[in-house]
Amino acid sequence: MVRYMIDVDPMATVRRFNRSYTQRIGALEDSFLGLGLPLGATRLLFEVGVQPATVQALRGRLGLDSGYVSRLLRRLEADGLVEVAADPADRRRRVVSLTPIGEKRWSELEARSDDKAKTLLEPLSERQQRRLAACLSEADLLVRAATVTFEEVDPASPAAREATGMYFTELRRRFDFDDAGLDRRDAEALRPPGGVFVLAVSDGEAVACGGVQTIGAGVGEIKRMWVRDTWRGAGLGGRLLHHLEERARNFRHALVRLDTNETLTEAIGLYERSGYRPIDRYNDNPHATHFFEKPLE
Amino acid sequence: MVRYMIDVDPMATVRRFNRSYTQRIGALEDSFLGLGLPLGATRLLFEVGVQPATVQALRGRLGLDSGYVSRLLRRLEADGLVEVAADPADRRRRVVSLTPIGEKRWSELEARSDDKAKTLLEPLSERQQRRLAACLSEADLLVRAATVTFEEVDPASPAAREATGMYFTELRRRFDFDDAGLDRRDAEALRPPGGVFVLAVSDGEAVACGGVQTIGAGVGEIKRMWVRDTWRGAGLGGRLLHHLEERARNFRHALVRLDTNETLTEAIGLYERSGYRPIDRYNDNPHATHFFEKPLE
DNA sequence: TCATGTACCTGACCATAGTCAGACGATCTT
DNA sequence: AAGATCGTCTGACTATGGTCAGGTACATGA
Repeated sequence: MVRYMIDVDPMATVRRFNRSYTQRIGALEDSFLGLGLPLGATRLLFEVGVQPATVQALRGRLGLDSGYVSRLLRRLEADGLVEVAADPADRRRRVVSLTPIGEKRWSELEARSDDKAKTLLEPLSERQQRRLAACLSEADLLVRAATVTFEEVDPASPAAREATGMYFTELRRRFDFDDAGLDRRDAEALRPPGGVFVLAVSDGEAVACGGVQTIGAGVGEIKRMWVRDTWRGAGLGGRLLHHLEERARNFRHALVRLDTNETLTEAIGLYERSGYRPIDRYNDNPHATHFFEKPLE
Repeated sequence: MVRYMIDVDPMATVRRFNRSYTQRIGALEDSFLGLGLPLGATRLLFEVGVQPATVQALRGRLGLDSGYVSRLLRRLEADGLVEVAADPADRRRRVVSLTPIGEKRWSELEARSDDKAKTLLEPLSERQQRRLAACLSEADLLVRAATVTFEEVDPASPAAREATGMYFTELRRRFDFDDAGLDRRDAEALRPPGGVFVLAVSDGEAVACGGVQTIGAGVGEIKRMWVRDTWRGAGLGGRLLHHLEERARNFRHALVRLDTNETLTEAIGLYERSGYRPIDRYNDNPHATHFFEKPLE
C-alpha cells in the first residue's frame, strides 16, 4: 500500500510528505487556536510580536484586506493586547506594537509551537530525534534554496550595498583584501545599459548576489559572486551563475570572463564544474590570481 | 541570523522547518481553492475521491460534525459531483462515491498538487531533487512512526485478524510455518484478564502488532510481535516492545519471556538490544528455535 | 494654497465554517 | 414485538473570514 523506502520519484515523495506532514503538524493553525481569539486575530498578534510594524507592512505580510486588518486591530486593541500609535515620520501611517499583556499572549503562542515540536520528537529515541532534525534541516535548506527569487537591483541601493558589504567582509577574511574606492567605480559598470546587479532573496533577506558588466565588444565579466555561508551546498551558486550567464547572453555577449582569488576554492570549483576554462590574466586586478572564461553558445 | 548547518537542537530545527515549510508549500489549502467550491466541500470531495466511503468514515477522517458533512454532501450532490447510496449491508449507512464529473474535478485537484510539488523541485538540480526526496522520505517515516498510536483491541476483531494474518504470511516467507488452529487457542489467552493484544495504528491502518499473555505466576509472554516491512528502521518495534512490557508490568509480572525463530534476525537483534537474555527452551512450540527472557524491575 | 494622492478607518454586506437539537427510518436487543 | 440504539438528515443558529465603497486626516507637489 505505502512503500517508503523503495520510492524514487521525487515528485511523489514530496506529495506524500506534504500530505502526511500537514495532516500531522502542518495544521499550523492548531497552535493558533484556543487562545480565546479567532484565527485571524491570532495570526496578526503573532506577526506584530515578531516585529512591531506599520499597518501597511502587516497587511502585506499576511496578505489581508485593509479594512479587515483594521477591524482585527480594533479587536486586539480592545483586548489590550496591542498598541497603535501614529508614526512620527508620517502621521498617516500607524505603528502597531505589543502591550505587556500582548507579550504574554505571544509567548504562549511560542510555547504552543514548542509543545507541538515536542510531541513530535518525544516518542523518538535520541538518535532518531537527531536523524529527524538532520533530515528536516537539510530539506529546509533545499526548500529555501528552491524558493529563492532573483531580483535585479541598483548596485548602489541599500540592499545591494549590504550584500556587497558582506561579500567584502568574506574576502577580507580569506586574504589581504582592500576595497577602498571599489564601490563607486563598480556600481556604475554594474548598472544598465551595460551591466546588471542581481540579488537572490529569501524571506526578504539577500542570501547571494552577483553582477555582470561589459568589458569589451561581445565580452562580459561576472563580478561579485557571493553566497551567504549558511546557504552553501544547496546549489544556489550554480543557479545564480547560470542566471548571470543568461543576462550576459541578453547583452549579446559571446563570452564571459571572471577573475578570482586562489583562496576562494569553492568558487573556483564551481567555475570549473560550470564549464569555465582557465586563461591568462586579462586585467590588472591586484587581488586576482586566477582567471577564467566561458563561451556562451 | 539563520544557521542551518550548525544547528543541533532538534526542537528548534523542527520549529524552523514547520514555519518555513508551511509558509512555502504547507498552505495545503491553496491547491484546494479556486475550484469553484468552498474549502470544506473540496476537502470532502478529495476524501471521497481517495476512496469511496460511508458518511461515517468521512466524518471521522475529516473530523467534522455529522450535520455539517451531511450539508456538504447535499451541495456536492447538487453539483453532480458525488452519488450517495444506501449501504446494502446496513441500510442506515450511506455510501458516497464520485460521479464521472466528480472524477474529473478530483483529478484537477491531483494536478494542482503535482504542480505544487513541481514548482518546488524544478529549480533544483537532479542530484538535489534526489537529496530532497531522500530527506523528506526519511523524515516522513520518522514522523509517521512518532505519531503512531497504540490501541488495545480484541485479538479476534477483524483489524487484529488482518494484522496477525500479515504476521503469519511473513513467517511463512521466512521459514516452514504452519498456523493451523493457532488463532482460536491464542485469541483466548491474549484477551483480558490475563492478556492483551495491541495494534499500532497509523492513518487508520495497522502497521505493527503484538500481545502479552500469562504463562505462569508472575511470568508473562510476548506474542506475535510484528512490524510491517515498510515501517522498519524507525524504532517502532522498540517502542511497541516497551509498551508491551509496560502492560506486562501492569499484570504484576516480574518476568517476560518470548520465543522466536532463528530466521527472524531483526527481531532477535531487537530483543538483544532491549535487554533480553537467551534462555533454554521453555515450551514445545515447534516453530521456535530461540528463547529469551527479561526481568521487569 | 489647492488639487491629488496616501494610509487608515468605518459601515454594510455576504459566504463559509461549524454547532446543536431534534426527526426519522433502519437495526439490534430482549 | 417493543424499546433502545444507530446513522443520517434537516432546521435554526452563531461566529468567522473576507470584500467593497466611501470617509477622514495627513502629506506632497505645483
